[in-house]
Amino acid sequence: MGTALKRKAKKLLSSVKLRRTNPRVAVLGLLLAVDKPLTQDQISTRLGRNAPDKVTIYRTLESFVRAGLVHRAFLQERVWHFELADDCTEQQCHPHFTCTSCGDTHCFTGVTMPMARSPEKGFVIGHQRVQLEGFCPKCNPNL
Amino acid sequence: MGTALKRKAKKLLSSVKLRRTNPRVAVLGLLLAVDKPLTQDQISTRLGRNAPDKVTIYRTLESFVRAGLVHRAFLQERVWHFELADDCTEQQCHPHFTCTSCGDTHCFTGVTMPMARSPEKGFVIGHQRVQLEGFCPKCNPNL
DNA sequence: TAGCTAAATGCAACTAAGTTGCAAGTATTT
DNA sequence: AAATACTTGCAACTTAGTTGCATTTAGCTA
Repeated sequence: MGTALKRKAKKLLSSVKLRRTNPRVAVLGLLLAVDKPLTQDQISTRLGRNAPDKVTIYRTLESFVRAGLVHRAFLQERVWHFELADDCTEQQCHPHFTCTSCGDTHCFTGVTMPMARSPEKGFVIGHQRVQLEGFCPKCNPNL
Repeated sequence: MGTALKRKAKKLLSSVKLRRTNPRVAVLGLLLAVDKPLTQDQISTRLGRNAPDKVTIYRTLESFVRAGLVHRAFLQERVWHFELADDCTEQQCHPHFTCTSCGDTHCFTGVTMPMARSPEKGFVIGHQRVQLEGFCPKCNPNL
């Protein structure tokens, strides 16, 4: 990991009053570096030998979510991805795109969607998630 | 289960050329009866003593999906729901609403959403899923 | 800078969802 | 009614995620 990223991660951690531990710096630095959602397993693999325990990664991510640094994107096939929070409001975040060929997930930051309307009285829609599937530029057969 | 439902289930099964077995009639009949998405576990519980084996339920649902009778709604927290296919197109299905209080999931049949637009060239969006969370009429605190 | 303490880590064991292999049973076809 | 290909159920397994607990450590204070 680059020193600049490490520094940025440390800064972010103290800005949200989280203790600056090795696992946290490593995980947050990685998320900053890749700038796309990752599963716990992907995080673990990418950190390689120095990867913290699986449990620690989950708890680390949990603390980031509580601090508002990161949010979870629940995608298909019981895979969770984590990413830095950016343009997310209370009601909705950007759509997530998963490539059906390579499996990579991308954030469609800046793409806005209208909120769904309830089909009948009584429903209160608190949050909306939009998930997309298809081919990413890398796997697009027409490119 | 009502006899009418059982008959309808049997009819559906032969219309898609699936063998008419007890587990299939039971599961399909239940899905027809409740008219909302259910997890494998919910199906098992509702069928009670006569419930087929967990594996059989999964394989039964899989055969229904292949036959186009049923589709999967991937929701949060690695819970899958199954429901009868109705207004679903290649590109998208109706939004799914999950109540954060009671956990029940409802299909917002008839609610249409515009397809997301790719933020950059190269992405091919094949499918879009919209998931909603909030309070259902039963749990709405303002009602 | 040493010491204190609450917070964080790592290990082991567990739960829950879902899958695979295989032997035994059964719905259709002839 | 027999043959056979499709289905079922059991057991064992995999994967994602959680819990409890003993040990370690970040950051505060003297």
